[in-house]
Parts: sequence; C-alpha cells; structure tokens
Amino acid sequence: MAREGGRRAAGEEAGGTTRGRAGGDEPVRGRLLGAATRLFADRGFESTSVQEIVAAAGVTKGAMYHYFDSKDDLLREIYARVLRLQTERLDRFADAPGPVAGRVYDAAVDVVATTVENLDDSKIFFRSMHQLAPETRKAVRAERRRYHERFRDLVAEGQREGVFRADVPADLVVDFFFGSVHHLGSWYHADGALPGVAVGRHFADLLLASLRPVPET
Amino acid sequence: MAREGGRRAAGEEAGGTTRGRAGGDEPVRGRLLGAATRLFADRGFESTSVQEIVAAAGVTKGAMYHYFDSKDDLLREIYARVLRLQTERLDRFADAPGPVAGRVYDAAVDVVATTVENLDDSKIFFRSMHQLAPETRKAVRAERRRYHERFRDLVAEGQREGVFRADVPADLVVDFFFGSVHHLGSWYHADGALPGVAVGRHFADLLLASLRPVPET
Amino acid sequence: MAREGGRRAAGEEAGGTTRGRAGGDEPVRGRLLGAATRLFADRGFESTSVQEIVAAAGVTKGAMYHYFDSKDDLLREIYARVLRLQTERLDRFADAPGPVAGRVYDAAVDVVATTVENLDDSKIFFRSMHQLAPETRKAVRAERRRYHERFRDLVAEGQREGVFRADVPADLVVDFFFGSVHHLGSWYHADGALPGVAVGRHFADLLLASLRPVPET
Amino acid sequence: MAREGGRRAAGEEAGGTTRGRAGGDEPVRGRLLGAATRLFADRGFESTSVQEIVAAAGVTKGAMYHYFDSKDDLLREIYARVLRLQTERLDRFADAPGPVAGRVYDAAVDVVATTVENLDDSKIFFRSMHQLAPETRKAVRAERRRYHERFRDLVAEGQREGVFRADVPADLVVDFFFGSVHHLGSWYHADGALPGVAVGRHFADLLLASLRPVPET
DNA sequence: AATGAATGAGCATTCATTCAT
DNA sequence: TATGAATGAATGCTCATTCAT
Repeated sequence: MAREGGRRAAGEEAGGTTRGRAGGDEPVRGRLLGAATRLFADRGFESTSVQEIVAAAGVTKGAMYHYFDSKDDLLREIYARVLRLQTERLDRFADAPGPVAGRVYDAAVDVVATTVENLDDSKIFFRSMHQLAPETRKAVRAERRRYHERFRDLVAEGQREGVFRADVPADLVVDFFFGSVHHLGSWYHADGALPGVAVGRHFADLLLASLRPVPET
Repeated sequence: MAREGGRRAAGEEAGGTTRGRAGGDEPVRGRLLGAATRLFADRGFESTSVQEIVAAAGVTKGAMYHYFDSKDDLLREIYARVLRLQTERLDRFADAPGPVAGRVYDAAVDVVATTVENLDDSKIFFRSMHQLAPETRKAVRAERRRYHERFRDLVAEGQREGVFRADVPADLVVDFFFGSVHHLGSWYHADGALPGVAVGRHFADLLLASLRPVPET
Repeated sequence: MAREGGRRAAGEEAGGTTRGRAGGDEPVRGRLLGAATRLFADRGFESTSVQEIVAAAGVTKGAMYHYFDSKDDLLREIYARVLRLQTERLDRFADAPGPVAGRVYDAAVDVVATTVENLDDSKIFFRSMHQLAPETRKAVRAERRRYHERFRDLVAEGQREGVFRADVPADLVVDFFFGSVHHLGSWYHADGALPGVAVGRHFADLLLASLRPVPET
Repeated sequence: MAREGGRRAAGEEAGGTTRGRAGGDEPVRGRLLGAATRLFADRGFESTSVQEIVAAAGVTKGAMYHYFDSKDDLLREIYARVLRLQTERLDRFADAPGPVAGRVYDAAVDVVATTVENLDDSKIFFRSMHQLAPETRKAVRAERRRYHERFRDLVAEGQREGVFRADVPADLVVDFFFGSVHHLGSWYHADGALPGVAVGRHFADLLLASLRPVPET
C-alpha cells in the first residue's frame, strides 16, 4: 500500500489526490515530505520523532504510514529527490556546447546556487547518510559516485586539453570543491548579504583559479 | 581501544584515579571518551546508546555517570578536545616567522594532516553540532569563529600585502577551504593510497593557487 | 487456495454474488474464509492481520468488510462451520441402527478421519476459543456441550446394556477420548505414513478396549 | 543485563534480591513470571499486553525489561519451567523398580495430577507453541519429543514383555494418551467434583485397560 | 569509585475499522 | 460491490538517568 504511494513519488507535486484538509492545500504525501525535510535539517533525523513530522504536516500517524513504509522511507525519498535534481542539472551543464572551462564554471556556479536554494536537503544529505539502511546507503553512494565521476571527467578533460593544471588528481579536485559546496549548510544563511549565485561565482572563480596551469618561473 | 584524544583527556585529570580493570589498562575516563568518540563517529550521537559506550569501554553505567554528568557531557568533552587541539596548532603556524604565503601553506597542510589523523573527531564535529545543548553550541561556535577569524586574518594579511588576490572576501575563502577540510571525513579512508600529508599538500597547493593574484590581460 | 469448508460457506449464500477476479475463480466470501482458516491455523488468530487475510484471498480490505462485520466475525463463521459439520456427522452415526458398540466405533473412526481431513479447523477450534466474544463463546460452548452429551449418551447406553464397563463416568470417557482427537492437530501431519482412517481405527480400538468390562479375577 | 537475570531462573524462588515493594513480598522476577503465567493462560499470549503483565505484577515496564529480554523471553521461561518439571517427574516414575504396568500406571496418574495442579502452564503450552521464535520452538519440541520417547519406551517395554497388546504402535498410544492429558486445560475446573488424582486414576485405568492384550475368542 | 535494579517518558510501528466515493 | 485514504488507540520496546548501597 505504502509501496504504491512510493512509486508515485515523481509526480508528487502534480497535485490533487486529496482535497486538502487541516494544515494546507497540498496533497498529504507532499506535505509530509516537506515537513520531514525541514525537521530533519533542523534537528537531525534521529532527533525528529514521527509525531513531530505528522504534527507539522497536519496529518495523523496512520496517514503517514499509509504513504511511507517507515521513517527511514521518508529519508530515502528525500535522498532520491536530491540525487535526481542534482544529476539532472549537472548533466545539463556538462553536455552543453563550448569550451570545457566554461562548462566547469557554469556547472560549479549552478551546483552552489541549487545547494543554497535547497539548503535543507543539503544539510540532511551529509549529516544523515549513516542513518540509511546499509542497502539504501550503498545505492545512494553509488549514485553519488556517478555524479562525482561526471564532474571529474570534466576536470580531466580540461587537464588533457592543457587548460587545467595536471599535477593534481582530478578526483582530489572534485573532493576539494564539493567539500566546499557540501559545507554551505554549515555557514550559509539565507538572510546573509551574499545571494547564492554570488557565492557560486566566487566559488567557481576560486576553483578555476586553482586549476590554472602553474606559471613558469 | 585507546585513541590519541582519549589519552590526552585522561592525562588532564592529573593521573590515574583508576587502576584499570577489565577492558584495558587505561584509566576509565579515557576509555570512555575513546569508546564514545569511535561510536559517535560510526553511528552518530543519537544512535549510540550509553549502554553501547560503557560496554565498549568495559565499564558499567554507574561508572560513566561518575565521570560524566550525562551523555551530552561526553560529547561536550569531545568538542572541547578538538577545539583545543586545532587552536593550538593553528596558533603555532600563524605565529611563525616568515612570509605570509608560507605560513598559510604550512597551516593548511597541517590542518588537513591533523584532521586525517583524527578523522573520528572531525566526523563528530560537523555531524553532531545540533545535538549540543544551545548554550554549549553557542560556546563551541564562538570558539570555532575565533579559529576561523585567525585563519581569515592570515588571508587578509596576504591580500593587503598584495601576494593574494583581493577580489574575493577573505571570509569566503576560509569557508571555501574549510569546507574541503571538514568533508575529508566523508571520503578519506586511512587505507587509501594517499597519506594525509600528501592530501594536505595538494589542498594547500590548490588554496594558494586559487589565491594567486589574477594575471593582467 | 480453496478449502473444503470454504466451498461450503460460499454455497450457503445460495450462489455467486461475485464473478471471481484476481486470485481465483471462487466467490470472494469463500476465498476469504479459506484464507482466514489457513492463516488462523498457521499463525493463530491474534497474529494474523486482516491485511494478510485479504492479501491471501486476493481482495481488498473494503471487500472483506462488505462480507464480514469484523475479523471476529470471520472466526465466528469458522466455528459455526465446524460445529455444523461435526454435529451432522455424529448424528448420522449415533442414529444408525445396530448394536451400540458398533455405533460408537464407527462414530469414533469418523470423527478422527473428519478431524484429520480438516486439521486447520481443528487447530483453530481449540487454540482460539478464548478470542471469541464472551457471548459467542458461550454459544459455541453450548453447541459443543450438546455434541459431547450426544456422544456421552451413546457411552452411557453401552454401560447400561453392560457392554461397556460402568466404573468410570461416561463424561470422563468422552473427555478422555476427545482430548486425543483434539490434539491430532499437534502431531498429525498429512504427509505421515498413517492415513486418517487408520489413525481413526486405532483410536476407536483403544477406546473400545478401554471400555471392555473389567474381567473378573 | 536481562541475560544475567535469565540465568538466575532456577533459583527464582530462593528469594530475597529485592526487598519487596508495592505488590508483594516476592522478588520481582518471580512476580513477573507468575503474573505472565496467569494472564497468558487466561487470555492467550498475543492478547496479553506487557502493560497488563507489569500492572498485575506491580512493577514498571522498565523493571520487566531488566529481567527479561522481551515478552517472548517470558514465554520461553515458562516453557522451560514446564519442561523441567515434567521431565523430572517422568524420570522418577520410569526409573522406579517393579513391573512395567505399575510404572506406567503411576506415571500416568502423576502426569495428570501434575497437569491439573499447574493447569495454567498446560493451557499455555499447547495454545502458544506457535508464538515461540522458530529456534526456541524447535528446542521445545525436541525436549518434548524426548519426553514422549521416554514414555513410549515404557509402553514398548510392556509390549515386548507381552503385558500390553502389541497390535497398536506404541507411539500412537502415547499420542492418544497425552492428547487426553493436554486437553485437561479445556474442561477441568479446580472447583469441579473430581480431584486431580481421581481424574488421574481414571485416565490411567482407561489407558491400561486399552492396552490389555486382546482376549482370544 | 562503582554497582545494578528500577524508573518513566518517549519511540516507531501496527492494526482493526470507518467512510466518502 | 468494492476501493483506498485516513483514523486513533494500543503495542512492544528503548533509553538516559537516578539512587541506595
């Protein structure tokens, strides 16, 4: 039963299986996912009770277990959503035409901007990985690795072409850069002076600068 | 069983109140801190029970509550240990003589190497911040901010001297770099090919490269 | 899927209200009763969820609540079915012509054979009695007592005629014998070497032997 | 922790680890086992909540989980207690000197009397077997089988000696007789006219009578 | 310095049942 | 005749913590 609901995940905002009752006009499933995302980001997965989630979503526990198999399932869905979004966007930038440096720059700006726009997702992603069931964790990591490799291939392409320095492993560059991205959740505040895109441009600048071929002395 | 941090913590009490019993020769307090560090890093703070900690340390619950006020107190001690260590080391490098670029480089290599050597501490630090009591969290953040500012001042010094580019805020540079450092816990494995210091040198290289003044066109 | 009892139950409604859908060609009501019988016998009444029953029957919960008032109602129907069957059969043998010893023997063989053929019913009967609503339980017990008395009267008839020993209360003989019958569910396996009728003949032999008048010494 | 308590099972009535608080003077562990036995017999294992058990024993849930691993563990202990008692007693009678018929008679009387004296245990034994974890169930069945075989060997001994008829398998005789014994819980009431030993003597009489060699005609 | 029995609040989850459609 | 979303009460169990000894 919950599995059926689970399958419907992709279309969750397509709306309208429920008429909206107490708590909002959005379908129950989406409300639950939204409430869970906010709470998991704020307090952590383990410190958030199912009771708090359903209260925040304005539904009953039974309703939650109608749409999701478990609290873990909720987390799993959030991971799936993040992975889907990020993969889609990277693909778009990596496959674009033009010189590799530009594509890396654009992808870097975008991933920062997207991360800032979905800061809750990002906080959850790196803080709650170890709460996933081993199997799920493996799947998430595999998907994440594909993402990493996609970006790394872009860097490696630049290195082969000579527009990026080649004396640092491309994998390490990616870990270096994405460390910065993933920690946005630790310090960035929406009410800060710098908009997400501005941060993205700075980060992308720093990345490209760090990759400039070392000047001869 | 005994971790480096654990040994320090025990010493802090100015010597052996316990004669070591089942589970190791080290004083009880240190054993508890060591076991807690390992378990918090592996499973997270919330998913680790006091029972598991005392079992891993080979003591009883009563003994734990003799040395620590609460489970939170254990976490607080771990944070204090990390902050003390990192601040000490940064001070050493920042206060060293010589040109600013060299000091930044050395400090950067060191923080990476130290993080890699105490990877469990690092994992805990960024994953469990939100479990601290608000007051403690505030104190930890303040201390952390001082650390950040110390490093930022180094960068700003280089910018004023003209050896670092000045078109990117020094604060942002520090967040950029420490994001990379803090995420070492997400991918670095002790059994990997690259020793901690090597990673440190690559990271420091990238940092300095990203700070080189932008060439005139 | 279809058990003998299930087929009878369906017929009771005087013919097919449902055209059979996913899961079998049999009417829904019978499928539900069959599935419930098997599951109650395997796992016990309390450990079987309505969800499991409807899944096994290939219908939805709503359908079940259309045909039955409650989960208890399902159990009540199973009891009614068993009682009807056993009473019918005993009546047939008790009312037959011929000497009382032969009638007791035949009835004894038959109840064993019938029990073995409907072992699930038997398992449920003695394991789940206490789950019935007090009122229903009272009714079931009353019906059961009538059955017991019918058999006891047969024994008493033999005692009066002098073909059975009279130094043991007829009621006790019946409890003695039916204990053996009711516990068939605890040890008899359909794949065992001995067919139900063979067990029945042995049991009937033992019963009649135990009733032989005590020889004078 | 609960395991430690579990080991102490045998000495549970040796008394005095607790000073008796609300609810009685008996140690907590024994009170819990007593309350559970009564309730499981009355309402069945599944229909009895842990809350009801601890309320009846006058302790808190936490205390129960200090002594027992789970509700299942409680049931397991009850089974262990029954098996221990019955095996002990059968051994005593089977190993006694004298002719086999007398030993069978005495053992039969005793098992009925003992069953009647511990009717709750008996009700639980045959009603809740399927609630045991598969592993435990296997162990219980194995122990039970040894009991059955001990009794069967006694019957077989009599058949070899010619004092019992040999045309019915000894195993079947044992199943026949113990069926009667196990179903005492279904009809016997302590307030009934017949004391346990009297029922035992009647049952033993019936058993021996059913085993008399068939007279030649 | 250390024990271990006991607490009690809280947790994730299950489940029979209802009801608008 | 049948669906499936939703309910709400109850369940077994965990856990940080206390306290007399």
